[in-house]
Amino acid sequence: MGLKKRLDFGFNGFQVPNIPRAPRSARRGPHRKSVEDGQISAFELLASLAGKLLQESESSASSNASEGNLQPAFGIDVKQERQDEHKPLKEECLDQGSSEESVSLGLTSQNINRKGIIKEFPHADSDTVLERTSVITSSDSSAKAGRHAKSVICSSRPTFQKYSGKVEGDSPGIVESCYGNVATGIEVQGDSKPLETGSLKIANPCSSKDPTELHANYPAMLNGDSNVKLSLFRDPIPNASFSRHKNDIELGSRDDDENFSRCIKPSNRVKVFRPPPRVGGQKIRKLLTSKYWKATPKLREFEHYRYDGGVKPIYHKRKTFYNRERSQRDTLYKRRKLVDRSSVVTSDGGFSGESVSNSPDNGDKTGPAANGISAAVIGHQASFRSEESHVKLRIKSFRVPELVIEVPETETVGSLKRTVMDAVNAILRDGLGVGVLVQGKKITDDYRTLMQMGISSKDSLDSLDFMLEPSPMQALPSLCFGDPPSLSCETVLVTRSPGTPVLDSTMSDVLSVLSPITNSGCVAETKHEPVSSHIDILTDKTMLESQALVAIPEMSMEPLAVVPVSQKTKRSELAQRRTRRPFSVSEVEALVTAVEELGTGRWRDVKLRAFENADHRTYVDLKDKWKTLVHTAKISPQQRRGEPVPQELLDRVLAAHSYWCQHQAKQHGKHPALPAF
DNA sequence: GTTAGGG
DNA sequence: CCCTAAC
Repeated sequence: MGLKKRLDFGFNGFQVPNIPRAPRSARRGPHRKSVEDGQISAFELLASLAGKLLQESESSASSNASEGNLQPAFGIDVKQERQDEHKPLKEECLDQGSSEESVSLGLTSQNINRKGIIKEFPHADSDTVLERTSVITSSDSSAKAGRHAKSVICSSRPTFQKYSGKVEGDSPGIVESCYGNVATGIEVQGDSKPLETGSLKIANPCSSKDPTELHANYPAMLNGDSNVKLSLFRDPIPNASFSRHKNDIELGSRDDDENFSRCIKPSNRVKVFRPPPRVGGQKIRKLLTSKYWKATPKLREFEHYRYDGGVKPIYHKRKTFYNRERSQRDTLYKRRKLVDRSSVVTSDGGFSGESVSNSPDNGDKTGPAANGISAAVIGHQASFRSEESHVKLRIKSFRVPELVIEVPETETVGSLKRTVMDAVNAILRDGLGVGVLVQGKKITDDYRTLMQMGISSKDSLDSLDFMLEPSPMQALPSLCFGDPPSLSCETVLVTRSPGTPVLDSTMSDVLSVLSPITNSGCVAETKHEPVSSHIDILTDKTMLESQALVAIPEMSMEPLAVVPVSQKTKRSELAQRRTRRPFSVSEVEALVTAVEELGTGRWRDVKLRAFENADHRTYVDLKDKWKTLVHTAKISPQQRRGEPVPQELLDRVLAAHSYWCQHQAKQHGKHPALPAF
């Protein structure tokens, strides 16, 4: 007989998400659960995000629309290691003499220069690898071939407002609180040594209080070509790829598991919605990191290929995409996207949804203005100054989704721990997304602005919550570099989220929310999309601490089963809900036109006629859309949601709808008369 | 494989 | 958007 336990990780408000997908009814509202079982003494997950960036006087480069002129130095560095005696860790800004503290995790002061810059990595012995603005040079990378090959970093932006480091109450872990531009690096580092897995460390470099000093140091942090490399893995890829401007950051990470395989031990059998999770935190870092990237939502660049951009000549079946095998190049591609996207993390510490540089009219903006909210936002709130419209968020903790674990009663506690760990890793492995909740309700409307959501005012921020959840991007069918752009694009678009309860709830939500994107349906509209809303999200402390859940190194254990709740119930692992893609006005128009001509009973024809190149729109989608359009047309404008559809189109919808309803009987013929519109 | 509808 | 029954 098995023992079923629902484990709730309530640390710091963390919540373990229903992995695969929660029932709709469960998609909303707070997911907090109480800790039922004391067996799990502690669990920690950490998630911290923050991005930052640098972009200094390169305003001239800002004109480059296709490439972000902002170089976000973004990194998530969660380090896991086992540390029985955890001392509260406190991170502070490196300078101000606090540099040593920041390295308390394991770096010795000697590794840090006076200026708070860690010059070297404590390779072998240091459990901690906390690199603050570490510059990883090629030589470094080779050196890192060793155990701790990670690096991290983040760069802080010189201009820094204020920083306050404080240890938060019961959290034994690292508490960090940064205001202003902070580059947070969270790295989960896996080590081949079991013992190393366990505690989480967060490296969150904070900006210096003294802008001047940081400013001065900053350049030094960069390597020759001024690229900051984020070497998440052992072998950073030759950077070819992503470098852009001087301050670009290079993410030399790879997804290839091969690099880690040897360090990975077979894990318990964790029935999760995915590939076998790896034990230990080794993958976590990668995952977490990559997740983040993947989480990077709808990329503008993809949108260019969307819909009928005409880019895609052939109509491919969706299945094609689902089954496509992921390739490394795909990974790189995705990452790259991320990188490109990472421009999201803007220089002023903001965590915006889009790169300023991508904004049509941001090119000429400089300084604060560039960091302002997007044009669209401005449009909605013209009376506001961009700066005034900024919303600063301070995320104290993330809720972690629920996990349900089932183990034999005879299972040892140690095994249980491990099982949990595996489950957690499995989650991390798939990446995490961020869900946004307002007043306990999940916000799935990525297209609304914070203001529209009523969370732009300080008063309302209290009701704003974030939660971790499986990243929807995870299931990305792979992209093939060699594939036609359209294909790749489509593939991405077709992506489904693995076990995400809410389709669009992930980082994308955050990003989207922060950066209202009006429409992602068609190319034409893309350019009008608002781009960078600049909102600062301060991820103060996000971390947990728990040694209990730390994977236990040597332990013969029987296979345990970790079964995500909804997993059994529904969809298989492969079937994830497609990402939501609201129809754009132009799509609606095309649909209406087609229906006017073909009627409402020939969706396949409609698809072929008007959406042949829009692979992500199936005839069922069109049919459904029509259904909703008809409904929308019937309700009052006030009740409508999402991007408003021109009344004119709605009128046509009603007209066509009524027409075809009346002529339903007559449509038997292959040549239905065109309605006289 | 398409449609039509409910969820 | 998903899922299914029905064709």
